[in-house]
Amino acid sequence: MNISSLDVRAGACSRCDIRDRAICGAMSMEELVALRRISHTRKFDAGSTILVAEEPATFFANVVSGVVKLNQVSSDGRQQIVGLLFPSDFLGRAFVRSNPYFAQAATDVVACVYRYDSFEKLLRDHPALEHRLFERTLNDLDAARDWMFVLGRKKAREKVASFLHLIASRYAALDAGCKEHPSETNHARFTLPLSRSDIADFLGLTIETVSRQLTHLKNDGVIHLLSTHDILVPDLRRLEGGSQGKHQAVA
Amino acid sequence: MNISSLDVRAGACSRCDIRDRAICGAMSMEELVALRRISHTRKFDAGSTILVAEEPATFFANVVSGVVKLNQVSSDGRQQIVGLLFPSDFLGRAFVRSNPYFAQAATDVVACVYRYDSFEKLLRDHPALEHRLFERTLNDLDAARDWMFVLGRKKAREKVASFLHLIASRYAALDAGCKEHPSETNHARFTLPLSRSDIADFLGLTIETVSRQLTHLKNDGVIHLLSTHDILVPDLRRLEGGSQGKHQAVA
DNA sequence: CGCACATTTGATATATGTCAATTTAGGTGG
DNA sequence: CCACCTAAATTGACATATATCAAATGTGCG
Repeated sequence: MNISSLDVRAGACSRCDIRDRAICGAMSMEELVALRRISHTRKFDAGSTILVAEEPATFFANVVSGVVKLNQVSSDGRQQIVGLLFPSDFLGRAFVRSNPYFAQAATDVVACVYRYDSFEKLLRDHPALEHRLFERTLNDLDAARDWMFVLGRKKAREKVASFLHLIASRYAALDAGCKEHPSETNHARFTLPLSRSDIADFLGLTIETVSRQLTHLKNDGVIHLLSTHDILVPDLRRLEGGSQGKHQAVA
Repeated sequence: MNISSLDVRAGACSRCDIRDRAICGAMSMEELVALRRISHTRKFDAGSTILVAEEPATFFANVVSGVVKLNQVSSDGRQQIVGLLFPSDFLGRAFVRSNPYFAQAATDVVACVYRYDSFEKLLRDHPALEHRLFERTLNDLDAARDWMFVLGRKKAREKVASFLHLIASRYAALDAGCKEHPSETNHARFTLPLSRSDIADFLGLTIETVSRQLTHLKNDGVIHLLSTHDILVPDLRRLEGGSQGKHQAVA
Protein backbone atom coordinates (compact mmCIF):
# COMPACT_ATOMS: atom_id res chain seq x y z
CA MET A 1 0.00 0.00 0.00
CA ASN A 2 1.63 3.23 -1.08
CA ILE A 3 1.32 6.76 0.20
CA SER A 4 -1.09 8.01 -2.41
CA SER A 5 -3.59 5.24 -1.83
CA LEU A 6 -3.42 5.99 1.87
CA ASP A 7 -4.04 9.60 1.08
CA VAL A 8 -7.20 8.66 -0.74
CA ARG A 9 -8.41 6.58 2.17
CA ALA A 10 -7.67 9.36 4.62
CA GLY A 11 -10.07 11.23 2.38
CA ALA A 12 -11.59 14.42 3.68
CA CYS A 13 -9.12 14.53 6.58
CA SER A 14 -6.37 15.67 4.24
CA ARG A 15 -8.40 18.73 3.39
CA CYS A 16 -9.84 19.31 6.85
CA ASP A 17 -9.62 22.92 7.99
CA ILE A 18 -8.71 22.08 11.52
CA ARG A 19 -6.57 19.03 10.94
CA ASP A 20 -3.21 20.45 11.92
CA ARG A 21 -4.63 22.09 15.04
CA ALA A 22 -6.69 19.11 16.22
CA ILE A 23 -5.41 15.89 17.78
CA CYS A 24 -5.28 14.32 14.33
CA GLY A 25 -2.50 16.76 13.42
CA ALA A 26 0.16 14.65 15.08
CA MET A 27 -0.78 11.52 13.25
CA SER A 28 0.96 9.75 10.48
CA MET A 29 -0.94 8.97 7.30
CA GLU A 30 -1.39 5.39 8.50
CA GLU A 31 -2.84 6.52 11.79
CA LEU A 32 -5.08 8.99 10.05
CA VAL A 33 -6.57 6.22 7.98
CA ALA A 34 -7.26 4.23 11.14
CA LEU A 35 -8.83 7.25 12.79
CA ARG A 36 -10.96 8.00 9.78
CA ARG A 37 -12.26 4.46 9.74
CA ILE A 38 -13.91 4.98 13.13
CA SER A 39 -15.10 8.53 12.51
CA HIS A 40 -17.95 10.25 10.81
CA THR A 41 -19.17 13.82 10.55
CA ARG A 42 -22.18 14.83 12.53
CA LYS A 43 -24.17 18.01 12.87
CA PHE A 44 -25.83 19.37 15.98
CA ASP A 45 -28.36 22.17 15.96
CA ALA A 46 -27.81 25.11 18.26
CA GLY A 47 -29.16 24.27 21.69
CA SER A 48 -29.14 20.52 21.22
CA THR A 49 -27.55 18.22 23.75
CA ILE A 50 -24.42 16.44 22.58
CA LEU A 51 -23.50 14.44 25.66
CA VAL A 52 -25.52 13.96 28.83
CA ALA A 53 -23.80 14.25 32.19
CA GLU A 54 -23.35 11.17 34.38
CA GLU A 55 -24.32 8.86 31.55
CA PRO A 56 -22.05 6.53 29.60
CA ALA A 57 -20.61 8.40 26.65
CA THR A 58 -20.94 6.70 23.27
CA PHE A 59 -18.41 8.78 21.41
CA PHE A 60 -15.55 11.25 21.40
CA ALA A 61 -15.48 14.16 18.98
CA ASN A 62 -13.49 16.94 17.45
CA VAL A 63 -15.28 20.21 16.95
CA VAL A 64 -14.99 21.16 13.29
CA SER A 65 -17.14 24.29 13.32
CA GLY A 66 -19.30 26.08 15.86
CA VAL A 67 -18.96 26.27 19.62
CA VAL A 68 -19.79 23.69 22.28
CA LYS A 69 -20.41 24.54 25.92
CA LEU A 70 -19.69 22.23 28.85
CA ASN A 71 -22.29 22.83 31.47
CA GLN A 72 -22.34 21.96 35.12
CA VAL A 73 -25.89 21.87 36.44
CA SER A 74 -27.03 21.54 40.05
CA SER A 75 -30.23 19.89 41.15
CA ASP A 76 -31.77 23.25 42.01
CA GLY A 77 -31.23 24.55 38.51
CA ARG A 78 -28.14 26.66 38.86
CA GLN A 79 -25.80 26.42 35.91
CA GLN A 80 -22.14 27.08 35.37
CA ILE A 81 -20.41 26.73 32.05
CA VAL A 82 -17.05 25.13 32.84
CA GLY A 83 -15.62 25.04 29.36
CA LEU A 84 -16.08 26.25 25.81
CA LEU A 85 -14.96 24.17 22.86
CA PHE A 86 -14.00 25.87 19.61
CA PRO A 87 -13.12 24.34 16.24
CA SER A 88 -10.21 21.87 16.63
CA ASP A 89 -11.01 21.31 20.31
CA PHE A 90 -11.54 17.81 21.58
CA LEU A 91 -14.69 16.64 23.31
CA GLY A 92 -14.82 13.71 25.67
CA ARG A 93 -13.28 12.27 28.80
CA ALA A 94 -10.85 9.45 28.17
CA PHE A 95 -10.53 6.45 30.49
CA VAL A 96 -13.84 7.07 32.20
CA ARG A 97 -16.97 5.91 30.53
CA SER A 98 -19.32 8.33 32.26
CA ASN A 99 -19.21 11.85 30.98
CA PRO A 100 -18.87 14.43 33.75
CA TYR A 101 -20.67 17.38 32.12
CA PHE A 102 -23.50 18.31 29.84
CA ALA A 103 -22.09 19.10 26.44
CA GLN A 104 -24.43 21.31 24.51
CA ALA A 105 -24.19 23.02 21.14
CA ALA A 106 -24.00 26.77 21.73
CA THR A 107 -24.27 27.41 18.00
CA ASP A 108 -24.86 25.05 15.12
CA VAL A 109 -22.01 22.59 15.38
CA VAL A 110 -20.26 20.25 13.01
CA ALA A 111 -18.16 17.62 14.72
CA CYS A 112 -15.97 14.74 13.70
CA VAL A 113 -17.26 11.92 15.85
CA TYR A 114 -15.36 8.77 16.95
CA ARG A 115 -16.98 5.67 18.34
CA TYR A 116 -16.03 5.37 21.98
CA ASP A 117 -14.55 1.90 22.14
CA SER A 118 -12.71 2.19 18.87
CA PHE A 119 -11.15 5.46 19.88
CA GLU A 120 -9.99 4.12 23.23
CA LYS A 121 -8.41 1.21 21.44
CA LEU A 122 -6.67 3.58 19.06
CA LEU A 123 -5.44 5.50 22.06
CA ARG A 124 -3.88 2.37 23.49
CA ASP A 125 -2.23 1.45 20.22
CA HIS A 126 -0.90 4.89 19.33
CA PRO A 127 1.09 6.57 22.11
CA ALA A 128 1.54 9.69 19.96
CA LEU A 129 -2.21 10.17 19.94
CA GLU A 130 -2.45 9.79 23.69
CA HIS A 131 0.44 12.18 24.12
CA ARG A 132 -1.28 14.77 21.98
CA LEU A 133 -4.45 14.39 23.99
CA PHE A 134 -2.45 14.75 27.18
CA GLU A 135 -1.00 18.06 26.04
CA ARG A 136 -4.49 19.32 25.21
CA THR A 137 -5.70 18.25 28.62
CA LEU A 138 -2.89 20.18 30.27
CA ASN A 139 -3.91 23.25 28.29
CA ASP A 140 -7.52 22.71 29.29
CA LEU A 141 -6.43 22.52 32.91
CA ASP A 142 -4.49 25.78 32.64
CA ALA A 143 -7.48 27.42 30.99
CA ALA A 144 -9.85 26.16 33.68
CA ARG A 145 -7.57 27.49 36.41
CA ASP A 146 -7.17 30.83 34.70
CA TRP A 147 -10.93 31.04 34.58
CA MET A 148 -11.12 30.24 38.29
CA PHE A 149 -9.37 33.53 38.87
CA VAL A 150 -11.95 35.30 36.72
CA LEU A 151 -14.83 33.67 38.61
CA GLY A 152 -13.40 34.15 42.06
CA ARG A 153 -11.69 37.49 41.92
CA LYS A 154 -12.91 39.69 39.09
CA LYS A 155 -15.78 42.16 39.20
CA ALA A 156 -18.71 42.00 36.79
CA ARG A 157 -17.24 44.51 34.35
CA GLU A 158 -13.91 42.73 34.30
CA LYS A 159 -15.60 39.38 33.88
CA VAL A 160 -17.44 40.56 30.79
CA ALA A 161 -14.27 42.12 29.41
CA SER A 162 -12.36 38.89 30.04
CA PHE A 163 -15.06 36.96 28.23
CA LEU A 164 -14.90 39.23 25.18
CA HIS A 165 -11.13 38.99 25.22
CA LEU A 166 -11.33 35.22 25.33
CA ILE A 167 -13.67 35.06 22.36
CA ALA A 168 -11.53 37.49 20.39
CA SER A 169 -8.38 35.47 21.13
CA ARG A 170 -9.89 32.15 20.16
CA TYR A 171 -11.25 33.47 16.90
CA ALA A 172 -7.97 35.22 16.16
CA ALA A 173 -6.17 31.93 16.72
CA LEU A 174 -8.52 30.22 14.30
CA ASP A 175 -7.94 32.88 11.67
CA ALA A 176 -4.21 32.65 12.18
CA GLY A 177 -4.49 28.95 11.53
CA CYS A 178 -6.29 29.49 8.24
CA LYS A 179 -4.69 32.52 6.64
CA GLU A 180 -0.97 32.99 6.72
CA HIS A 181 -0.74 36.33 8.45
CA PRO A 182 0.32 36.70 12.07
CA SER A 183 -2.38 39.35 12.51
CA GLU A 184 -0.97 41.28 15.42
CA THR A 185 -3.84 43.71 15.12
CA ASN A 186 -5.17 45.46 18.14
CA HIS A 187 -8.77 45.51 17.03
CA ALA A 188 -11.17 42.66 16.60
CA ARG A 189 -14.60 42.06 15.24
CA PHE A 190 -16.61 38.95 15.93
CA THR A 191 -20.02 37.42 16.44
CA LEU A 192 -20.74 36.23 19.95
CA PRO A 193 -21.37 32.48 19.94
CA LEU A 194 -23.29 32.68 23.21
CA SER A 195 -26.57 34.22 24.29
CA ARG A 196 -26.63 36.64 27.24
CA SER A 197 -27.94 33.77 29.31
CA ASP A 198 -24.98 31.57 28.38
CA ILE A 199 -22.54 34.39 29.02
CA ALA A 200 -24.07 34.83 32.46
CA ASP A 201 -23.66 31.11 33.14
CA PHE A 202 -20.07 31.28 32.00
CA LEU A 203 -19.24 34.27 34.20
CA GLY A 204 -21.22 33.42 37.30
CA LEU A 205 -23.51 36.42 36.83
CA THR A 206 -27.12 37.14 35.91
CA ILE A 207 -28.34 38.08 32.45
CA GLU A 208 -29.14 41.58 33.63
CA THR A 209 -25.68 42.24 34.98
CA VAL A 210 -24.08 41.00 31.77
CA SER A 211 -26.32 43.26 29.73
CA ARG A 212 -25.57 46.27 31.91
CA GLN A 213 -21.82 45.75 31.79
CA LEU A 214 -21.94 45.44 28.01
CA THR A 215 -23.70 48.80 27.73
CA HIS A 216 -21.17 50.32 30.15
CA LEU A 217 -18.30 49.06 28.00
CA LYS A 218 -20.12 50.43 24.97
CA ASN A 219 -20.68 53.84 26.59
CA ASP A 220 -17.01 53.98 27.54
CA GLY A 221 -16.07 53.29 23.93
CA VAL A 222 -14.27 50.08 24.78
CA ILE A 223 -16.57 48.14 22.46
CA HIS A 224 -19.10 48.89 19.72
CA LEU A 225 -22.27 46.84 19.51
CA LEU A 226 -22.92 46.48 15.78
CA SER A 227 -25.89 44.31 16.62
CA THR A 228 -26.82 42.30 19.69
CA HIS A 229 -24.32 39.62 18.87
CA ASP A 230 -21.82 41.44 16.67
CA ILE A 231 -19.05 43.21 18.49
CA LEU A 232 -16.26 45.47 17.39
CA VAL A 233 -13.32 46.02 19.72
CA PRO A 234 -11.26 49.02 18.54
CA ASP A 235 -8.42 48.39 20.99
CA LEU A 236 -7.99 45.00 22.56
CA ARG A 237 -5.58 46.39 25.15
CA ARG A 238 -8.36 48.51 26.55
CA LEU A 239 -10.34 45.33 27.11
CA GLU A 240 -7.57 43.91 29.23
CA GLY A 241 -6.82 47.16 30.95
CA GLY A 242 -10.48 47.84 31.57
CA SER A 243 -10.80 44.34 32.87
CA GLN A 244 -8.11 44.87 35.53
CA GLY A 245 -6.81 41.48 34.58
CA LYS A 246 -3.78 39.44 35.40
CA HIS A 247 -1.40 41.10 32.98
CA GLN A 248 -2.36 44.66 33.52
CA ALA A 249 0.27 47.31 32.88
CA VAL A 250 1.88 48.36 36.13
CA ALA A 251 0.88 51.89 37.04
CA MET B 1 20.35 -8.22 39.18
CA ASN B 2 17.59 -9.93 41.13
CA ILE B 3 14.46 -8.59 42.66
CA SER B 4 15.70 -8.33 46.20
CA SER B 5 18.70 -6.23 45.23
CA LEU B 6 16.39 -3.96 43.26
CA ASP B 7 14.22 -3.72 46.28
CA VAL B 8 17.17 -2.49 48.27
CA ARG B 9 18.01 0.15 45.69
CA ALA B 10 14.41 1.31 45.52
CA GLY B 11 15.02 1.92 49.19
CA ALA B 12 12.61 4.11 51.05
CA CYS B 13 10.14 4.02 48.15
CA SER B 14 9.12 0.49 49.11
CA ARG B 15 8.05 1.76 52.47
CA CYS B 16 6.62 5.07 51.31
CA ASP B 17 3.22 5.90 52.79
CA ILE B 18 1.86 7.35 49.61
CA ARG B 19 3.50 5.11 47.09
CA ASP B 20 0.51 3.21 45.83
CA ARG B 21 -1.55 6.38 45.53
CA ALA B 22 1.11 8.50 43.81
CA ILE B 23 2.35 8.27 40.23
CA CYS B 24 5.05 5.90 41.35
CA GLY B 25 2.38 3.35 42.22
CA ALA B 26 2.09 2.18 38.63
CA MET B 27 5.77 1.50 38.27
CA SER B 28 7.65 -1.72 38.16
CA MET B 29 10.53 -2.28 40.54
CA GLU B 30 12.96 -1.43 37.73
CA GLU B 31 11.22 1.84 37.02
CA LEU B 32 11.07 2.68 40.69
CA VAL B 33 14.82 2.33 40.92
CA ALA B 34 15.23 4.72 37.99
CA LEU B 35 12.83 7.17 39.58
CA ARG B 36 14.54 7.00 42.90
CA ARG B 37 17.88 7.74 41.30
CA ILE B 38 16.67 11.17 40.22
CA SER B 39 14.71 11.95 43.36
CA HIS B 40 15.38 13.21 46.81
CA THR B 41 13.27 14.23 49.76
CA ARG B 42 12.93 17.88 50.54
CA LYS B 43 11.17 19.85 53.24
CA PHE B 44 9.42 23.17 52.88
CA ASP B 45 8.37 25.33 55.80
CA ALA B 46 4.80 26.54 55.94
CA GLY B 47 4.49 29.68 53.86
CA SER B 48 7.61 29.12 51.80
CA THR B 49 7.51 29.32 48.03
CA ILE B 50 8.06 26.03 46.22
CA LEU B 51 7.79 27.12 42.60
CA VAL B 52 7.62 30.65 41.23
CA ALA B 53 5.09 31.45 38.52
CA GLU B 54 6.29 32.26 35.00
CA GLU B 55 9.79 31.07 35.77
CA PRO B 56 11.50 27.94 34.49
CA ALA B 57 10.77 25.09 36.87
CA THR B 58 13.75 23.10 38.07
CA PHE B 59 11.89 20.12 39.40
CA PHE B 60 8.75 18.09 39.67
CA ALA B 61 7.56 16.69 42.97
CA ASN B 62 5.23 14.39 44.79
CA VAL B 63 3.69 15.68 47.97
CA VAL B 64 4.50 13.22 50.76
CA SER B 65 3.00 15.12 53.66
CA GLY B 66 1.40 18.51 54.18
CA VAL B 67 -0.61 20.63 51.77
CA VAL B 68 0.55 22.77 48.86
CA LYS B 69 -1.50 25.59 47.38
CA LEU B 70 -1.36 26.72 43.77
CA ASN B 71 -1.88 30.43 43.68
CA GLN B 72 -2.85 32.70 40.84
CA VAL B 73 -1.82 36.27 41.57
CA SER B 74 -2.70 39.40 39.60
CA SER B 75 -0.51 42.45 39.32
CA ASP B 76 -2.82 44.42 41.59
CA GLY B 77 -2.48 41.88 44.38
CA ARG B 78 -5.63 39.87 44.08
CA GLN B 79 -5.14 36.19 44.72
CA GLN B 80 -7.01 33.05 43.82
CA ILE B 81 -6.00 29.59 44.88
CA VAL B 82 -6.59 27.38 41.85
CA GLY B 83 -5.56 24.08 43.32
CA LEU B 84 -4.67 22.29 46.53
CA LEU B 85 -2.20 19.42 46.59
CA PHE B 86 -2.46 16.77 49.26
CA PRO B 87 -0.14 13.86 50.03
CA SER B 88 0.34 11.69 46.91
CA ASP B 89 -0.56 14.58 44.59
CA PHE B 90 1.81 15.54 41.84
CA LEU B 91 3.31 18.99 41.46
CA GLY B 92 4.56 20.36 38.18
CA ARG B 93 3.59 21.02 34.62
CA ALA B 94 4.99 18.54 32.13
CA PHE B 95 6.11 19.54 28.64
CA VAL B 96 6.30 23.23 29.45
CA ARG B 97 9.32 24.52 31.22
CA SER B 98 7.69 27.61 32.70
CA ASN B 99 5.49 26.97 35.67
CA PRO B 100 2.08 28.64 35.39
CA TYR B 101 1.34 29.20 39.10
CA PHE B 102 2.91 30.02 42.40
CA ALA B 103 3.23 26.86 44.40
CA GLN B 104 3.41 27.59 48.08
CA ALA B 105 3.51 25.39 51.16
CA ALA B 106 0.25 25.88 53.05
CA THR B 107 1.57 23.79 55.92
CA ASP B 108 4.98 22.28 56.52
CA VAL B 109 5.51 20.06 53.54
CA VAL B 110 7.65 17.06 52.75
CA ALA B 111 7.99 16.33 49.06
CA CYS B 112 9.71 13.78 46.91
CA VAL B 113 11.48 15.94 44.36
CA TYR B 114 12.60 14.96 40.83
CA ARG B 115 15.11 16.87 38.74
CA TYR B 116 13.26 18.40 35.82
CA ASP B 117 15.23 17.09 32.85
CA SER B 118 15.67 13.65 34.26
CA PHE B 119 12.00 13.32 34.98
CA GLU B 120 11.00 14.42 31.51
CA LYS B 121 13.36 11.85 30.08
CA LEU B 122 11.85 9.19 32.31
CA LEU B 123 8.47 10.27 31.05
CA ARG B 124 9.55 9.72 27.47
CA ASP B 125 11.02 6.33 28.22
CA HIS B 126 8.17 5.00 30.34
CA PRO B 127 4.74 5.30 28.73
CA ALA B 128 3.10 3.84 31.82
CA LEU B 129 4.38 6.77 33.85
CA GLU B 130 3.08 9.29 31.35
CA HIS B 131 -0.24 7.49 31.27
CA ARG B 132 -0.53 7.65 35.01
CA LEU B 133 0.25 11.34 34.95
CA PHE B 134 -2.36 11.81 32.27
CA GLU B 135 -5.04 10.21 34.39
CA ARG B 136 -4.11 12.47 37.28
CA THR B 137 -4.31 15.48 35.02
CA LEU B 138 -7.79 14.47 33.91
CA ASN B 139 -8.82 14.22 37.55
CA ASP B 140 -7.29 17.62 38.24
CA LEU B 141 -9.26 19.03 35.34
CA ASP B 142 -12.49 17.58 36.67
CA ALA B 143 -11.71 18.98 40.10
CA ALA B 144 -10.93 22.42 38.69
CA ARG B 145 -14.20 22.45 36.75
CA ASP B 146 -16.18 21.31 39.75
CA TRP B 147 -14.64 24.15 41.68
CA MET B 148 -15.63 26.59 38.94
CA PHE B 149 -19.21 25.83 39.86
CA VAL B 150 -18.47 26.59 43.49
CA LEU B 151 -16.81 29.88 42.59
CA GLY B 152 -19.38 31.01 40.07
CA ARG B 153 -22.66 29.81 41.48
CA LYS B 154 -22.52 29.12 45.19
CA LYS B 155 -23.23 31.56 47.99
CA ALA B 156 -20.73 32.30 50.74
CA ARG B 157 -22.20 29.82 53.19
CA GLU B 158 -22.27 27.08 50.57
CA LYS B 159 -18.74 27.89 49.51
CA VAL B 160 -17.43 27.45 53.02
CA ALA B 161 -19.41 24.24 53.43
CA SER B 162 -18.03 22.94 50.12
CA PHE B 163 -14.53 23.73 51.28
CA LEU B 164 -14.95 21.86 54.55
CA HIS B 165 -16.46 18.96 52.68
CA LEU B 166 -13.48 18.92 50.31
CA ILE B 167 -10.98 18.86 53.15
CA ALA B 168 -12.89 16.13 54.94
CA SER B 169 -13.05 14.02 51.78
CA ARG B 170 -9.37 14.36 50.99
CA TYR B 171 -8.32 13.45 54.49
CA ALA B 172 -10.77 10.57 54.57
CA ALA B 173 -9.27 9.31 51.32
CA LEU B 174 -5.80 9.47 52.85
CA ASP B 175 -6.93 7.58 55.93
CA ALA B 176 -8.62 4.99 53.78
CA GLY B 177 -5.31 4.53 51.99
CA CYS B 178 -3.45 3.90 55.24
CA LYS B 179 -5.75 1.89 57.42
CA GLU B 180 -7.77 -0.92 56.01
CA HIS B 181 -11.25 0.23 56.95
CA PRO B 182 -13.67 1.65 54.41
CA SER B 183 -14.75 4.24 57.00
CA GLU B 184 -18.19 5.06 55.69
CA THR B 185 -18.70 7.26 58.69
CA ASN B 186 -20.85 10.34 58.48
CA HIS B 187 -18.80 12.40 60.86
CA ALA B 188 -15.34 13.82 60.43
CA ARG B 189 -12.73 15.58 62.47
CA PHE B 190 -9.77 17.35 61.02
CA THR B 191 -7.31 20.21 61.29
CA LEU B 192 -7.68 22.89 58.64
CA PRO B 193 -4.50 23.11 56.58
CA LEU B 194 -5.31 26.67 55.50
CA SER B 195 -5.55 29.99 57.29
CA ARG B 196 -8.75 32.04 56.97
CA SER B 197 -6.90 34.17 54.47
CA ASP B 198 -6.06 31.14 52.34
CA ILE B 199 -9.61 29.85 52.58
CA ALA B 200 -10.85 33.24 51.39
CA ASP B 201 -8.47 33.10 48.43
CA PHE B 202 -9.65 29.62 47.64
CA LEU B 203 -13.33 30.55 47.76
CA GLY B 204 -13.23 33.98 46.17
CA LEU B 205 -14.34 35.65 49.40
CA THR B 206 -12.88 37.91 52.09
CA ILE B 207 -11.48 36.75 55.42
CA GLU B 208 -14.38 38.33 57.26
CA THR B 209 -17.02 36.56 55.23
CA VAL B 210 -15.30 33.21 55.73
CA SER B 211 -15.15 33.81 59.45
CA ARG B 212 -18.80 34.81 59.65
CA GLN B 213 -19.98 31.80 57.68
CA LEU B 214 -17.98 29.49 59.92
CA THR B 215 -19.68 30.90 63.00
CA HIS B 216 -23.06 30.58 61.30
CA LEU B 217 -22.36 26.93 60.53
CA LYS B 218 -21.26 26.52 64.13
CA ASN B 219 -24.38 28.21 65.52
CA ASP B 220 -26.53 25.99 63.34
CA GLY B 221 -24.76 22.94 64.74
CA VAL B 222 -23.46 21.86 61.36
CA ILE B 223 -19.90 22.04 62.66
CA HIS B 224 -18.12 22.33 66.00
CA LEU B 225 -15.04 24.50 66.32
CA LEU B 226 -12.77 22.65 68.74
CA SER B 227 -10.17 25.32 68.17
CA THR B 228 -9.60 27.82 65.38
CA HIS B 229 -8.26 25.18 63.08
CA ASP B 230 -9.77 22.01 64.48
CA ILE B 231 -13.17 21.15 63.19
CA LEU B 232 -15.65 18.45 64.00
CA VAL B 233 -18.42 17.67 61.56
CA PRO B 234 -21.09 15.55 63.26
CA ASP B 235 -22.96 14.84 60.02
CA LEU B 236 -21.25 15.29 56.69
CA ARG B 237 -24.56 15.15 54.86
CA ARG B 238 -25.65 18.33 56.58
CA LEU B 239 -22.57 19.98 55.13
CA GLU B 240 -23.68 19.07 51.65
CA GLY B 241 -27.31 19.82 52.30
CA GLY B 242 -26.48 23.10 54.00
CA SER B 243 -24.21 23.91 51.12
CA GLN B 244 -27.00 23.55 48.57
CA GLY B 245 -24.56 21.64 46.44
CA LYS B 246 -24.71 19.70 43.25
CA HIS B 247 -25.95 16.48 44.75
CA GLN B 248 -28.48 17.85 47.13
CA ALA B 249 -31.37 15.63 48.08
CA VAL B 250 -34.41 16.57 46.05
CA ALA B 251 -37.03 18.23 48.23
C1' DC C 1 -47.88 41.75 10.34
C1' DG C 2 -47.87 39.82 14.74
C1' DC C 3 -46.28 36.69 18.11
C1' DA C 4 -42.78 34.77 21.15
C1' DC C 5 -38.51 35.33 22.92
C1' DA C 6 -34.23 37.79 23.91
C1' DT C 7 -32.40 41.84 25.55
C1' DT C 8 -32.33 46.19 27.76
C1' DT C 9 -33.53 49.30 31.33
C1' DG C 10 -35.35 50.68 35.87
C1' DA C 11 -36.40 50.34 40.96
C1' DT C 12 -35.38 47.99 44.92
C1' DA C 13 -33.44 44.27 48.00
C1' DT C 14 -29.69 41.84 49.80
C1' DA C 15 -25.37 39.48 50.12
C1' DT C 16 -20.87 40.42 50.50
C1' DG C 17 -17.12 43.80 50.79
C1' DT C 18 -14.91 47.48 53.37
C1' DC C 19 -13.32 49.78 57.34
C1' DA C 20 -12.54 49.67 62.17
C1' DA C 21 -12.36 47.82 66.76
C1' DT C 22 -11.88 43.76 69.84
C1' DT C 23 -10.70 39.33 71.11
C1' DT C 24 -8.00 35.32 70.73
C1' DA C 25 -4.00 32.67 69.84
C1' DG C 26 0.83 31.71 69.21
C1' DG C 27 5.59 32.49 69.88
C1' DT C 28 9.66 34.68 72.16
C1' DG C 29 12.41 36.12 75.76
C1' DG C 30 13.01 37.24 80.46
C1' DC D 1 6.51 29.32 83.51
C1' DC D 2 4.63 33.51 82.81
C1' DA D 3 4.19 37.96 80.46
C1' DC D 4 4.32 40.32 76.64
C1' DC D 5 4.02 41.19 71.79
C1' DT D 6 2.55 40.36 67.30
C1' DA D 7 -0.36 38.29 64.03
C1' DA D 8 -4.74 35.90 63.26
C1' DA D 9 -9.43 35.70 63.84
C1' DT D 10 -13.81 37.45 65.24
C1' DT D 11 -17.32 40.83 65.55
C1' DG D 12 -19.68 45.14 64.43
C1' DA D 13 -21.33 49.15 61.58
C1' DC D 14 -21.76 50.66 57.18
C1' DA D 15 -21.08 50.89 51.92
C1' DT D 16 -21.80 48.98 47.56
C1' DA D 17 -21.92 45.65 43.87
C1' DT D 18 -24.83 42.48 42.13
C1' DA D 19 -29.27 39.95 42.39
C1' DT D 20 -34.11 40.20 42.11
C1' DC D 21 -38.42 41.69 40.45
C1' DA D 22 -40.86 44.13 36.98
C1' DA D 23 -41.59 46.61 32.82
C1' DA D 24 -40.41 48.13 28.30
C1' DT D 25 -38.06 47.65 24.10
C1' DG D 26 -36.12 45.26 20.44
C1' DT D 27 -35.56 41.16 17.24
C1' DG D 28 -36.27 37.14 14.50
C1' DC D 29 -39.51 33.99 12.62
C1' DG D 30 -43.79 32.07 10.89
